[in-house]
Amino acid sequence: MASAIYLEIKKNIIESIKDKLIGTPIASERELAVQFATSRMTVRKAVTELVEEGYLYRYKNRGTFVADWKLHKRNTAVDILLKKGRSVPKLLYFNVKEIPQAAKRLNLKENDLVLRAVRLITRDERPITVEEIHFPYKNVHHTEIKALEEVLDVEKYVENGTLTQRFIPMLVPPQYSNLLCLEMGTPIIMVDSIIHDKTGNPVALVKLYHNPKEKIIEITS
Amino acid sequence: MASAIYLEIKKNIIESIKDKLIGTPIASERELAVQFATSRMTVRKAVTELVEEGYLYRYKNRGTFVADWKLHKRNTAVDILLKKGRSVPKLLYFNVKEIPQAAKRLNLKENDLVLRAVRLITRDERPITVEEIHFPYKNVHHTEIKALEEVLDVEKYVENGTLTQRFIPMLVPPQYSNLLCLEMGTPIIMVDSIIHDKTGNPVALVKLYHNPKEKIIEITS
DNA sequence: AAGTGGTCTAGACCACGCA
DNA sequence: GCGTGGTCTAGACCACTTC
Repeated sequence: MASAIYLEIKKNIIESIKDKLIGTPIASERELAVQFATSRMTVRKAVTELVEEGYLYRYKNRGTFVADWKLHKRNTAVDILLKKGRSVPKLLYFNVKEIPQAAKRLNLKENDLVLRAVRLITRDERPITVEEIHFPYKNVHHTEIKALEEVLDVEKYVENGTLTQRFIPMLVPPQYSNLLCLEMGTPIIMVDSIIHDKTGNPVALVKLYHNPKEKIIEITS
Repeated sequence: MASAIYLEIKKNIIESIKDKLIGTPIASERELAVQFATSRMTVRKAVTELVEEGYLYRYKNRGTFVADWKLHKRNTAVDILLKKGRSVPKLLYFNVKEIPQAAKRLNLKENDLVLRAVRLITRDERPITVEEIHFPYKNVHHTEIKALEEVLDVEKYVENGTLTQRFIPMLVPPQYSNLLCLEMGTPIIMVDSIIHDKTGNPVALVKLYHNPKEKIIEITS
C-alpha cells in the first residue's frame, strides 16, 4: 500500500520549501488542493501537521508562510532516548536483583526482581551519557536475555506510550566521573524518565547522567 | 460568538470522563456525532485534540479509551514562563544599557541598548526562581516603561511564537544564593530561553535560575 | 457480519485582511 | 469585493478486530 495521500503532500511541501526564504508565502490551501488533485480538507491536514512541526506558520485570513528551520519543533530530551544518530551505546553491565526504590517507581512490590542495566553512550569516542535502565523482571522473557540489546531498545516503548521526565541538578556521582571524563564535583543534569504504556502502567525507568560538555539539552516548542 | 462546536464537545467529553476509570471506553465517534448532533469529522477533531493532550488514547479498529490523568501532556519548563498559578513575581530592579552578550543572542549590534530586568518568583513566600529578562530596547516604547509589568509579561510573546530552551547545570551564582535560600555551591539548573516570533526574530531572552528544592522541572510528552 | 478508527471527498458558510 | 484560513457537513471506502 502506498502511504496516505496527506503524507505524500507533506513530503512534497517540505521538499518545495527547502530552498525558500523565511516568510515566503506558500500556495493557498485551495490552490494546493488543485495542484495535488485532492480535496482541501486533505491538504489542510498535511499543512496543519507541518505547522505543528514548525515547518510553516499560518496567519488567519492572510496565508501560510515558510518558517525558520531553526524553529522546527524538537525535544532532545526525548531524542536522547530515541534516534541516537552517530552515538553508540555500550553495555557496561547488567544484573537482576531486588531494588526497592526502583520497584516502587515501577509499581512493583518492594521485593520484586528488577532488571538493571548500565550503558555508556559515546559519540566520536567521547562520553556523552551514562544510562541506568530498569525493567520489571517479570516482563522480560527468559529467552530475551540473550537478546538483551533488543530489550534495552526503549524506543519502541516510548512510541506507544508516554514519557515523563524530571530534570534533577546534582554533582556528578563519583562512580561516573571517570566514565564521563568529568572532574569530581562538576554540576550535571540527571534526567529521571519513566515510560508508561497507554493505560498508565510503568514499563521502564531510565536515569540519564549527561555530560554537560558534550550534551546540551535543548527543547523547542 | 459562541465557541466553536468542537471546543464545546471537548469540554463535554472532559467533563464526562472525569469520574471514569482508566481504560474505560468512550462512545464511538459515530455515536458521539449523533449525541452532539454534529458530523463525525467535527467529533473527530475534538477527540484528536484530547488524544494529543493526553486525556484519551485510541486503539485502531477497537475504540477510544480514558487515559490516566497523570499522563496528561504537560511541560512545566514552558509553564514556568506562563501561567504562574499561586506564584508571585517581584521586580528586584531593571536598567537599560549595553550588554554585548545578550545583544548578540537577540540579533542586535553589540552596542545596541538592552532592557534588563531581574525578578524573584515566590510562592507561599518561598523563593522559586530568579528571572533575568532581556529585551531589545528599541522594541520598548518609552510610554511603556511606566507599565513595565506588562512589558515583562512574556506570555503573550510565547503564544504567538516559538520558545527554545537550554538546560544548563551550574552551581548557584553567589549573588543569588541568598535570594534563593540556597547554600553556596548548591547545584541548580539554569534554563536559558529564547522567544522568537513566527518569522524567527528573537523577541526576548530569559534566564531562569531555579531553586531545586521548590521547583521540579517535569515534562510529560 | 458488525463495529471501529483512519482516510478522503466536494461541497458550504464565516470573519477577517487587504487593496 | 476578493482571497484567506477556520470551521463544519453528510456522506464514502478501507483495513482491521471482535463476535
